[in-house]
Amino acid sequence: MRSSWADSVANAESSASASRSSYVPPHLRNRPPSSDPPVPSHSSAPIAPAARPSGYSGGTSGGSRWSAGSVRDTGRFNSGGGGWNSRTGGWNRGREREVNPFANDDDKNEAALNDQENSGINFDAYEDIPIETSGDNVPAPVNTFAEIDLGDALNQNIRRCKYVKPTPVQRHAIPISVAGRDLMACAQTGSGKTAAFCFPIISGIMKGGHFVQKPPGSRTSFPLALILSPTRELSVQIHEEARKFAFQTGVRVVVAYGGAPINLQLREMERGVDILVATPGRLVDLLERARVSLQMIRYLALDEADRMLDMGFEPQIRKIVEQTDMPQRGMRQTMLFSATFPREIQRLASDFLSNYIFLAVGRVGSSTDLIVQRVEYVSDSDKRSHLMDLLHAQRANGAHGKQALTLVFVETKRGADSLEHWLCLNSFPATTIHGDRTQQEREMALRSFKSGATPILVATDVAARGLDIPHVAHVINFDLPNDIDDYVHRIGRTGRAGKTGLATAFFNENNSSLARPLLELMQEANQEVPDWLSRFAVRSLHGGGGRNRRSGGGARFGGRDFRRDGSHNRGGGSDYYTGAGGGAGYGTAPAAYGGNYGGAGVVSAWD
DNA sequence: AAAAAAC
Repeated sequence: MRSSWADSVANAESSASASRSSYVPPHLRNRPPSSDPPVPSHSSAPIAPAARPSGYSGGTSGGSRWSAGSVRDTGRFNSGGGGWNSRTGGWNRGREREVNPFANDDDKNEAALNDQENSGINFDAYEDIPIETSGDNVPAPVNTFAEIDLGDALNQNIRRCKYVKPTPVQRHAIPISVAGRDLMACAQTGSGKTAAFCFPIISGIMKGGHFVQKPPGSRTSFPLALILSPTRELSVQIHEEARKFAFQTGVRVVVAYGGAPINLQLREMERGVDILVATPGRLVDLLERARVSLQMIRYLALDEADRMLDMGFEPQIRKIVEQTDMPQRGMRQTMLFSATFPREIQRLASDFLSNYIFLAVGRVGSSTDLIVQRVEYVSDSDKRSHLMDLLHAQRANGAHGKQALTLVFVETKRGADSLEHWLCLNSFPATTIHGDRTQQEREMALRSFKSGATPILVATDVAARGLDIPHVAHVINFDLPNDIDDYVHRIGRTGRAGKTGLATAFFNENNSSLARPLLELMQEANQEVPDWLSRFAVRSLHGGGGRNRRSGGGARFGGRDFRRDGSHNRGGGSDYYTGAGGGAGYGTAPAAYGGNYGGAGVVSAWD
């Protein structure tokens, strides 16, 4: 009784529409139905519900509690057909209703053929990445996914994603997480960070049977894992990724964020949620309504963790982590990921961690050689005409007469609107994304940009972090940020996954405080630094600058565990620094990381 | 100082 993939998808669609109005995930809203092709390209891997892998570890023992199907049989999900995590029916029905998360990949397949398939990772670009780890008994890294016992269903999805081998951050982070250890990881977003924390979570949920009964009639959901991110779009993106990894594992992933109708999100949660991806505000709302309990949380992941713990977010995060029924640190597994990790933020973060391992993936010296960084002196009054020059030149060079995707960062929301308006007046197809737009407008803008319909996107810092937008050829810092970290995240929207990119910054007197950190960053990345910028840097040293140095300069492109600093005495210190965890070929060489920068301040791994 | 994040 083996049905085809197409059949199962068709079943899923018809059964979804047969019962109540079919739920459309937020990230799929406003799309014509036809953009959801029913027949995936992976014809070689048709996994119908009836043809699921029978055993977790590839064995023939179909009754293994690790098998994908049996997850729903543990009682937790499906006690007597009315399991609290599947109110609308047994797992079979839930399975059929699962929309194929790979369906939309079809339109990308053409582009994906030439590189490392869908992963898009150019592994050659990551050959010489140095790794630093510290902490007690660091688990050894792996070289293949097969070395990690993630389970058949997850392995299937890894194949469907066309991930051939783990990226450096995955090689190290996954064994650490699978071993149950807390983790602070400094790594590039585009190199597979989401997978690095999703794989262990999904695998762990599948392995651990849970038998908690939801009180009858209660509408509270009890997710087992919580993934927080600082922007709605990033949460949507993480949800999209996680759904692929969790496809047909029985593990349900739900996203909740503000600006979108809460009822749809509530309904999704009522159908069961194992992994909740959320932005902080909406989660607090859900907690106050008692629609979510964090009592069962076994995994907590903070993406862009340094942003989540900065001044704007820290109170909310503290509330969520420390003032709810979430198990205390040590009783849950906590994973923090970011590309930048200022030392003071590391200190804050250690409140949430228990005997954690610090991992930094970065390359010394040549970190951003995939991104060509340019700085141009442009006075405020010349910025628009200068931008137009750049865009004209780019259009002339563009392939197929198409404008290459260009992401333009500005400082303020008003500035974003104004610049977009001006660009459109001048016949440049642009749109904008910022926090004053409705969520619908924001998601529309992002789609329109990704598709190339409006190849110019004017953005505030809402788009600076984490967003994976393929084919961004050029990032223009029309207004430079005040913080070098933000610059690092912004330019990281290009040159992703081993591809090259261009980043242009408009610099003038107003950016003096950024001169020195920018100079250091560019020198370290072997970028050509204009003489006038060096003069600005020297000048800013005398002019009472240093406000951007975050207690003394930035150690970039390589991590440093703040526990290594002499000033930090936590339980005797040296125990934490047990080396590189068997990373053959990778030296710990702490001196190589930021030694030139006084060892203080920002830690970064070039995203 | 701005941006983000709930209604």
